[in-house]
Order: sequence, then structure tokens, then C-alpha cells
Amino acid sequence: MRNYKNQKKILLAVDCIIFGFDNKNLKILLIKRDFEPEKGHWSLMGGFIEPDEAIDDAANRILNDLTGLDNVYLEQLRAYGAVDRDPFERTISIGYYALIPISDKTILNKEFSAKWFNIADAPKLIFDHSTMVANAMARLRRRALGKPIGFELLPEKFTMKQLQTLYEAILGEELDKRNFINKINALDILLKTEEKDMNSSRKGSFLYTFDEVKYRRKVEEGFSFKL
Amino acid sequence: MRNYKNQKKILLAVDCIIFGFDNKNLKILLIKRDFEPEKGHWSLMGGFIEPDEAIDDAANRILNDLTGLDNVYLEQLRAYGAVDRDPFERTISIGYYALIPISDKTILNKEFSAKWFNIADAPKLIFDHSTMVANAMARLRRRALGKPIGFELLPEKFTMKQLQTLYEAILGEELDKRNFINKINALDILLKTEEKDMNSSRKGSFLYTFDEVKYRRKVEEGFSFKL
DNA sequence: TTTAATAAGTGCAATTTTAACACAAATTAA
DNA sequence: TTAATTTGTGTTAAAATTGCACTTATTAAA
Repeated sequence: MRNYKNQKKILLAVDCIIFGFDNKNLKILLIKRDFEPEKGHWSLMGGFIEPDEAIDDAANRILNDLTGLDNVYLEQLRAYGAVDRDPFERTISIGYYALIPISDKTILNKEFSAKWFNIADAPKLIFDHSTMVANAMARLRRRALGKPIGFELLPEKFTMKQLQTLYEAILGEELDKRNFINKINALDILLKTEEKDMNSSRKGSFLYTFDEVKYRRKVEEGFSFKL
Repeated sequence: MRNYKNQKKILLAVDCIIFGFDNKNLKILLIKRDFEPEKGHWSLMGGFIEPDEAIDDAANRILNDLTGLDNVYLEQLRAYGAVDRDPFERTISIGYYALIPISDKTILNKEFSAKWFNIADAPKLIFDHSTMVANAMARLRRRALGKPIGFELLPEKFTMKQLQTLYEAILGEELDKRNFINKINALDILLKTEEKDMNSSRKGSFLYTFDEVKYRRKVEEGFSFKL
């Protein structure tokens, strides 16, 4: 240290762990890398940070490049900086995890040959990307226990079952239906609509939406959820 | 993205939030910056990352530069990357927080004019360093609720009172003595020695040490502490 | 039209965890 | 000998969590 002169600069990248939920499983969006090294292998979506670009902006840009989406839920995980993590050239990467809905409306940029994978079925990833995914999963799990989750991952209207399945997918364990409903209701963030979803059962199940104001308030406050 | 050519490199730094405990208050170690910009102002200890150096190694090196200590508890916080966070030159910084004992044996490198401050009394810091400290505090608080803490911050032998005071300093609230002792004992990580510390009271209070094996096991396992 | 099948919807009791609380014991300085 | 100080110790009430089973609505099939 002492001053800025003679300090060497380093390549800086962002890699995005993009989570989605298909009403059944938690998934991640991976791309097939089209340049060396590791060309043709599965990878997180990533890109380099420009000198005049905030890290958060770079993450948003990179995510938009792939999905066309803006205003996505995006949160920094941490920096990954082993010297040889990228064998081609020293690159430090900052991991971000994103939550997006899996929707027909979202058109993925063809250029990247992206594909959704169930977390459990994900292929081997390049570099330290598998570590990033594992870290992101742990982070998402912690987040689900301390703040409401689902707004970013579920369709606008959803059934109680879907919400429970989402929690189960994130936490990796089965939850008791009655206890789950009691706890979610205690949070007071849901609005029950008059509508029923008739696809899942003969009886049909009521659709809910999030009360966005209350939801956001709970996100701020946080809580300690024992599901 | 697409390839590595024409990608611009960026200056990368590490800044350390160094926590200590003087048996009374939680403190942070700050330095007086001796170069521009912001020369003469209080700052976190920091330095640049070398091209052939892992980020973790850089953090250890920088901490060692100031304290002479090795094998310090050091954990990455996150990366700070606003474009103008350092007005002199675009620099992305990765924050690390460290836990070290405040001891007479530790000789601080004079060159940095370092000084311990109570968290509450800390001066205004340069750049976004105050944000880093706030983030580190929040992280430390969360850590204290999920894993044992104290091994890195307390002297080898300590009283129950000291441990409680440490928790109170980290959590920022007073704790009930009896409940605290019950919970700590339930963790089963302490060894009671025969010795008493006679400084704090006429009666004297028993000294404890950590059972390092059990302590480390609990660090791995984690728990959910409601103090 | 009746019956069978399916998932939705609903509450309570037992257990565990957490929170609140006060006084006696040991020691030394006055 | 007395006063002052901090240590050390359990119980009880309240709150949170867990485990558990039957009825309802509806449609597809018989």
C-alpha cells in the first residue's frame, strides 16, 4: 500500500446464479460457454465489469443480456479470488444470485444456449461455479428463514400448495401442511382471491397474491422462521 | 463478454474491519491514512491485491502488516464497487472482518498510526468505510447467534462475566445473567478451571477456557441462539 | 345418477423453549 | 466486626413449536 502508483490492475468479472421455480422444483439457469477456456461446458452466466460501471450495474447488465429482464431481484454473494480459478487469466469474480420467474414470456437470448436445470441435476460447472451455486443455495435457504420469499419466484397468483412447495424446494425438507399455513398466515402477507386454480385438483384450490406493501415491510423487518 | 481480449482491468483492494474486545467494549482498529486522497483521515486498514495473490492471502498479508499476527480469524464480507467510491481512481474493494485479541503482546506497526476505537465512538471514516463497518457489525451479530464466538476475542482464560459482556457488546443489548449462563452451559463448550480471577470482585470468579474441540465442532454445526 | 378418487382445507393438545425473576455466599476493605 | 461488592444458583409462567386425522368439494368413471 502507501499509494496507488505501480499497483497492478486485475480482471474483474461477475457471475450470476439465476434461480427460478417451475412450481415443482427450484432451478438454475446455466449457459453453454462459447469461448475458450472450457468452451462448450456448462457455466453460470457471467461477464466482465467495465471500468466505469458499478458492480451491481454490471450484474444487472449481464442478467439482462441473457434474459431481457430488468428490475430483477439480485443480491451480491461474495467475491471469488483464488489465483488459478480461471486458468486462462487471473480473474476475480463477484457472485450474484438472482430470483426470476420461469415464464413463457421471458425470452432467453439464444446466443448463450441457456437451459434451466434442477439444482440436483445440474451438470458439472466450469471453474469454481459449482461452489458459487452451493454458496448461493445456502444463502437462499438462510434468506427464506429470515424474510418472506416467493414474490420474485412465483406467478402473480399462486396456490398455498405452490408456496409450500417453493419453501420445501429451498429448504430441502418436507413441511407439514397445516403448520405451514398457520405460519404463513401469521405473517399476514397474503391476500386470498376469490379465484380457484382448477388444474391441480378436482376440488380446486384458492389462489393467493402477495400484499406487496406488507410483504416489503416484512422483508425490511425480517423475522426468525422456524418452519 | 465473449472473450478476454480488450477487457479492461481494475484496481482491486482489500479493507479490513478489525474487531477486538477489551473486556468491556467491542472495538475496531483504525489507521490514520498517510497518503492522498484523504490523507490524515481515519480509515480501515487496507491494501491492494497483487495479480498473483489470492484475495484471502491479501487480506492476511494486510492484517499482518499492521498487527504482526498470523492465523487470525478472517472472513470475507462482500465487495464494494460503486464507481466513485474512491475519488482518486476507480477501485473495487473487498471487505474482510477480523477478530483479534487486544493484547499487550501485539505490537502494532507504528507506520500506520493505528488506534483502537469503541464502535460507538469511532470517527467518520473515509470513502465507504463506515458502511463496511456497519455491515461487519451486522455480520458479527448474526454470527454470534449462529455459532460460538469468543475464542478469537477473549484471553485464554476468562470469566463468565467477560463472556457475557462480549455477547452484550456484539448484540447491543443487555442479557439476563442466569439465562445467559444456562444457555452457554447448554452448549457444552466451556471448561471450568480451578482458578479464580480476583480482580473483578472480592469474592472472585471462576475462570473458564474453551474446550477447543467442542467449540470447533459447534462452529461447524451451528445453532440457533436466542439470547 | 351414483360412486370412487383426489387434493384442499381445517384445530387442538402435548411438548419444548424462552423469559422473567431474587436472594444467599464469599471475600476483602474499612 | 461490619459494610460493600460481585458471584452464583432454580423455578415458574408464558409462548412457540410440533405432531397428528378427518371432512369437504369436485369431477371422472362406472
